[in-house]
Amino acid sequence: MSTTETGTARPAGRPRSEKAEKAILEATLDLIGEGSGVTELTIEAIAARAGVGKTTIYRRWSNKEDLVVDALATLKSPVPHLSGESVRGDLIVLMEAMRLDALQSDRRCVMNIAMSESDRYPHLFEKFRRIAIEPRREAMRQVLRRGVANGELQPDLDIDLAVQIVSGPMVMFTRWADPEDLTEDLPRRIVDQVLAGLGRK
Amino acid sequence: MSTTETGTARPAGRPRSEKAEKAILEATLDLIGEGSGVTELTIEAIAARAGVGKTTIYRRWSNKEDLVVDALATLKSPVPHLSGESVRGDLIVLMEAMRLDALQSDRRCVMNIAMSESDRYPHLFEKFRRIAIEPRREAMRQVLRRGVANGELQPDLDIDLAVQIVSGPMVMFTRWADPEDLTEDLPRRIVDQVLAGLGRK
DNA sequence: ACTTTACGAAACGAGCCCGTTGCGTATCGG
DNA sequence: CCGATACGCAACGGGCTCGTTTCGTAAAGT
Repeated sequence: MSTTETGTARPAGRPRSEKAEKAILEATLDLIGEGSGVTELTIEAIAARAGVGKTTIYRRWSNKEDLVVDALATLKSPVPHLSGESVRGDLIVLMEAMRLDALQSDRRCVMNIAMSESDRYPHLFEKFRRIAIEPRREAMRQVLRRGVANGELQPDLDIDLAVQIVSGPMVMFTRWADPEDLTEDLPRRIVDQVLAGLGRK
Repeated sequence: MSTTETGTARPAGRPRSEKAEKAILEATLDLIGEGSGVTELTIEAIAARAGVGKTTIYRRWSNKEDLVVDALATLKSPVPHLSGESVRGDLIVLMEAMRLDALQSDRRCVMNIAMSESDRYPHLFEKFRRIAIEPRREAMRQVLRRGVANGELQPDLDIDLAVQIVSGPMVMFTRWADPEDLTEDLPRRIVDQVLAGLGRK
């Protein structure tokens, strides 16, 4: 070898700018948050927004979908802390987190993409599900399983079905209701009604 | 007046072709059903699909949104017949109708538009809600009200909340689950669990 | 016949975005 | 200093869609 090996095989020349990389990913999320669908999203617009040449983008991602996938991957999805005191309390915390997400327009748009472009961009949807949906869903599953174990819930409860039943109503509200219907007490009302059932006692 | 008035003020010249009009609206729905978002939808593509000149389209609609609105208006949304024997039975029928809709890809795409482009095209969403969502929702409200009246359901039930709780889980399944999860018994399972509640008896 | 309007087809200039290339500059290792 | 690579910027040719216009033809009333 003529070059001094440093072990990590550092290539010669100017290293890629991490700042540019971050700017590109942020610009992508910005534009998505402003309502761009994946198809309308243009490399030129991303470059302009990021203050970056198109070259810099094409050097890193060969196509738009890969870029969007990486951008979505940077979305933190902190699962809210659950006290574990009661199933009811934990479910309300999870629902409240969904409600607050829905009130942020950028989050709404990301959700839009996840719901509407899932057919056309399956990779993208898969990534989104893994980083954004699945952690929260798993958290809810654990809450429900704990409830089954300690007798708060029915012993033969279908956990996956229950997850959909708890989450579904909030999704309905976030998508098809006016924002003013997303009142503060909505999580509590949903959880209480779902736990109690609609039938007469 | 030099012209013989016929009362209905029929304009002179060749009348517009109803066949062309129908072809345009059908082509629009076709393309939407194939996955086009409203933004990707092009007048040229619609004209080509309909076997029609662009002129014929522009003569009738001044912009794309108006055209799509009219196209959605042609969608029949037959609310399924409800026997009225029991709340449970009627709800299952309504859920089954949603399930069957979700299995048709063209219906899925229409739903996609309704959910994801509602922010960008409020008129469009409003129309869709009026012709597709509201009739079914109202049907469900009636079922629930009847259930409250005859004692099947809780006397102080919040009807609108209950509608979301019943519908939500099916929406979750239609959007975020594999098609094979849309099993035949899903409507029954959802309705029974929702009526009974998750809590221990 | 004659007017009037609609029809399908084709072409227009304009604008946007594509993916690529060349340019001069900046930043790294050696 | 030198070679190598990345940077931002501008420009390229090509493609697509826009909304409009022109053309010759078709279908109605008078």
